[in-house]
Amino acid sequence: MSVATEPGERRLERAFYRRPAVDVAPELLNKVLWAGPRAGRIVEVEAYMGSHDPASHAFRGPTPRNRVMFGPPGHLYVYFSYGVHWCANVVCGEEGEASAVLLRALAPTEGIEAMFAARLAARRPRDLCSGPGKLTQALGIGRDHDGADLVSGDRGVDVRDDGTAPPAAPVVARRVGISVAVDRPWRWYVPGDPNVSRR
DNA sequence: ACCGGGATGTTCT
DNA sequence: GAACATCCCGGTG
Repeated sequence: MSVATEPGERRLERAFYRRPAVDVAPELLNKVLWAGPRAGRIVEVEAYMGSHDPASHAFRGPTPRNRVMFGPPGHLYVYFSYGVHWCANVVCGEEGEASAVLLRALAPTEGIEAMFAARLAARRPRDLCSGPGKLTQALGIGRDHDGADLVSGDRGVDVRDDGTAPPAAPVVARRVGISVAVDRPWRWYVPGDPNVSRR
């Protein structure tokens, strides 16, 4: 199942993802994630560097949960967090490297009514996608999307460039919610965007 | 506003 | 048994 892109939009190709996650992550800022009719502009990301990164799910090798990370780039790795929430990553680098970019926040752009319906706790638009567990709930991303190929629009998900460049000076910060390798400055976000997760 | 606890699948000790 | 790439709600000030 593929996805029709709007005029003036270009779906990201495989080569975009086939680089280290620390290089891909800041360039994903201001790209647009689509899931069916819902979409949001990516405003906050984190890089996880596979076997080189103690904070990565892939650090200790493949498991049933993380196997998608060890596959080709451009696929979505979706995992269940704290037994409650789904979180979505974009697989990067060469096949087998298991590096990935965690999508942490979006600015909602399309399907906002559906997002509110999916997230009853949200009171304002900034409550819809301002965290990794929130954005998957808002866009309806879950277990069924684990392994989906963003390059072909598999299962209705893809990432598009609508002509908006990444920020010239993104904020660089430490990663959120981890207890090891906390010093690595592998979180990037759009300065001043109200959808960036609180912390 | 800030803080504490509960929810609970997957993975590792 | 415990930690974990989180979020929500209800308490207090």
